[in-house]
Formats: sequence, C-alpha cells, structure tokens
Amino acid sequence: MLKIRTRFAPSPTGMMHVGNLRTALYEYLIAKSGGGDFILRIEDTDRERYVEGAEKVIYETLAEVGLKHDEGPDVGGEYGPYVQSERKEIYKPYAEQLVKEGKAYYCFCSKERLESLHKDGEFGGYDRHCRDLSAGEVQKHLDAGEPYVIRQKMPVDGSTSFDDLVYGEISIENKEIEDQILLKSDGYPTYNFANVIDDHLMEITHVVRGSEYLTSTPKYSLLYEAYGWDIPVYVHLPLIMGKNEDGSTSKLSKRHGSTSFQGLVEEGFLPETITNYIALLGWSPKDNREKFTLAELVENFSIAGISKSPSIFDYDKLTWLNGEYIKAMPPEEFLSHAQGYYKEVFGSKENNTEILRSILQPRLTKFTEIPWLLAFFKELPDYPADFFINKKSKTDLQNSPIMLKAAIEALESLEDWTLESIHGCLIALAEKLGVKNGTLLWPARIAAAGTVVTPGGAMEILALLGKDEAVKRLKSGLEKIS
RNA sequence: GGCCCGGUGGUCAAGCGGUUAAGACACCGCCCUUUCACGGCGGUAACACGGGUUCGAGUCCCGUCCGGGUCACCA
Repeated sequence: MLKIRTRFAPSPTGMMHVGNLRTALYEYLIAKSGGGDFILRIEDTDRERYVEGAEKVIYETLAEVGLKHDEGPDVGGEYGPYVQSERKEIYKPYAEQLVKEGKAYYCFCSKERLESLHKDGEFGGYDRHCRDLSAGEVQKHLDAGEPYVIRQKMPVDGSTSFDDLVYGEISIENKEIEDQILLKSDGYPTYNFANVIDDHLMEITHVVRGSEYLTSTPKYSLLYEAYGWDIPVYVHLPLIMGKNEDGSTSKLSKRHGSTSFQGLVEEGFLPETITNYIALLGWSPKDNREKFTLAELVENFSIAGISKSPSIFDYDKLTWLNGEYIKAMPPEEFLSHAQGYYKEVFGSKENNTEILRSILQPRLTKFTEIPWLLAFFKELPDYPADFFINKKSKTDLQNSPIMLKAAIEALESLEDWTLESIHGCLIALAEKLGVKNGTLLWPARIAAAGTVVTPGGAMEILALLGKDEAVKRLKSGLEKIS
C-alpha cells in the first residue's frame, strides 16, 4: 500500500480560522494515524487577496498546536517548491498540453461579456462561446495580443461521480459543470487547477477538505481523467457553524465570537484545549472519551468516526474543557500561565503562589479571569453592611460585630502569619465562642474581601492579605457595622 | 432558483433492524462546604413529518418539510 500523504493548503489571506485549523488537524491525523506524511503548501495564486504576514501566522499556528509538517516551504522536501506562486511556470505547460489534445481551449471572452451572461436570468455557467473557435481564429486573437484564459472542455451529457470516504458516492450531472478556467489571464492557475496539478505532482493520496467542495469535486475528477492520472481518495469534512442571535445558524464567522485561533488564544483558551475541542467537532471516538492530547488523537483517530452533519461551535463546552486542562496542570505550569496576571493584581508585591494556586486552579476556566477574580485584593471594594447577613452561616448585624471583634483580637496576637496558623487560630476561636465555623468566618471573609463571592475562603484571603492589611480590613468592617 | 449534502434533547454526539435511545456541555435540584465554585448524587430534555419494506425501524426505501453548501479569471 502507498504511503499516505495529506496536505494542508491554506491561502495566506489573514488569520487562521478554526475551520481551517480543524481541516489541518484532520489532515494531520489521517496522515499520522496511518504512518504517513503531512505536507504544507501555501496557495497564493490570488495575488489580490494576499495579506502580508499571513504566511507567518500559518507557521506559528501550526507550531503552537503541534501540527508538525514533514514538508513545506519552511522545512523543504523533495516535492518543492511548496508555494504556488513559485510554481507558476509549472502549470502553464499542463494547461497547454490539454489544449493540444483538444481537451481544453483558449477563451477570449471579456469580463464584461461574462458578467452580462450572469445577469440574464438563470444561466448557471459559461456559454462555451469560444469552445469551437477555429484554429485560425484562435491564432488571430493570439497574434493580436488579446488576453485569454484556458478553459477545460467538460462533457455535455452524462454524469460524473466519485467516492467520498465520509459521504459515500456522489454523482453530479455534467450539464451542471461549466467549462472551468484552468489558467487565468494573468498567467496564474486557478485554485482548482493548481490544486490538482500540485496534488498529483506531490503524490497526495488523500484530499481532505471542507464539504463546501463537495459539488466541485467532479471537476477535479474530470481533470485527473483528462490527464489519465489516478484520482486521490476524497475525504470531505462537515462544516463548522455558528449560532446567530436570532437562533439561526450559518457558517462560523466573527459575529459568533472569536473564530480565529489567535482570537481564541487571546480570549484565554489554551492551544491544547482548542485542538482537543475542534477534534471533537465532527469526529467522535469509539469510547466516550473527551480529553485527548494530540498524540492520543493520532492513536485514536479514524475516518470512520467522522460525521456528515454540520456542527455548531459551542463556546460553553470549549470553556468547560479549558477548565479541565487548567485543573490538570502541574503547579509549575499553572504558575507560568498565571504569573503575568498576578502582576496585574499585586504589582511587584510578593505573594503566596501556593495559596493562590490552591484557590484559583479548581475554579478557573480561563487564566484571563484572574484579574477580576482577585480585584478585591488590590483595593477593598465599597460594600454595604448587609453583606454581613447570611442565613446559612447564621450571621446578622448583631453577631457580626462580636465575631469580628473576637477575630481581630485573636489574629492580632498571632505571631506567625501562615494559612496553618490562621486556620488553627480561627477554628479554635469558633469553638471557644460556641458558634459554628461559618458564623465566625462569614463576617471575616466579607470584611477581608468586601465582596460576597470570592475565590477561596476567609482564611486564604486573610493569609494572602498579610497581617497588617488583614487586620486593617477587619477593623474597617467592624466600624461599618458598629 | 438549479444542483449537492445533511436532519437523534438547547449544543456536541453514541447508535449500523430487536436498547428502559448511551455519554458530555449547558440548565435545575439535593448533598458536601467558611462564600461562590470545585466535587458527589439526582433530574428536565431527542429519533422533523408522512408513507412504505419487515414479525419488528432512530436504523433500509420514497415523498414532504427544515437546515446548510454550491453555482467566479476566490480559495
């Protein structure tokens, strides 16, 4: 059996959309799960849409998620060059070969004429105006230096079908297929044409792409047939959709939220979360597993698990998954992600990263939440007295001052200020006072944080605050309700 | 509009002729708890519709409806 070769063929036109990334991921998985090669090819035949720097984004994104390509513009390979603009000279002879064989022809129709064709009602394609020009006429136009494109002659009757590993056999009437342009008037090949030539030359075995290509695939097959080449295995992927505000769905786009890999990362999603999540959009493993590293995906992936129906990108589930990844992080890794955000809150002030991690790690879904989660450390919010009232903890405006007063006294005499000592001190105090822990700790936490919802409990917050600031806040809380 | 593809809870989805129709996210409730979370337990919620085929259909066939894709000198 032939070695599997798949290719990711993005156009450098901007950010890396999650749909594209998912295609790249599946191409990588198909290749790697079968011991094959994954190739990167840049398709920049549209010089009008070319965006400076977009190529770099492609390299960086692939590197960041770990989709290492075996061949490509930056790593080389035996089938180069891997940038289509550098392959420009390759395509023309192939197009001309078809002209010589009578399978393609020169077309001198102006853009205006083509446009007028579209305006007149239902017409669905080129009217083949130049298809039967005589050799003499063609030569005349050529000699006059008129711009031309080369079009492939498509069969007029019958139908063309192909097999797709996901969608099965698909058949399209040939009358639906127009005489497609192979070579544009600027000398560049069209996407469809360059794609076929390159895939053949690069010996790509599996063509993997979004299902929006399903209806144009017969055109590809017809090209392979014209050259007498083997047709590759087709694997079309269901589309990723977004949900609109009115409840309808459409192709995922900006109005649905961040849709580029970069945007999601900026929002706080980890690259491994994104990879894991998009792998599950349109594919499911045999078992019910949800968490996969890239290596585990390679092990478990199979084309049979790809579904046909489009799926909606769900930010809620992505957020949950991100939290799972955060929870599973070893302490050092957690710290390296959190450090920058700690600085935003604490500045250069030293802080107990171990306590911070213990209160943050179980509840974080994104590291970007840290600043607002910890905002009360930076500055005590102005809070109303009735925050001290809590039914479950049995606290009210009468007993809260008593609790605070007792806590201040006990804490002030505490010599070393550690989580353990504070814990021991306050638990003992509650017992001494004959109240449940909550009755003492609720007011303490409110006074220390000035907010009802906090990561961690009273003790962690007091410990992190440091003795001076902690006592100061407790006292100001006491004043508030005295 | 023509053509192509799809249609299991709000979302991701398992299911390949016989199941009480999995699981996950979200949501709700209970428990735990020094708050909110986390965690544990439980709950609400689905085979688009109509015809066939079959002893038996979410699973196969046809039609309808709905959704999406595609109809460029874009990729």
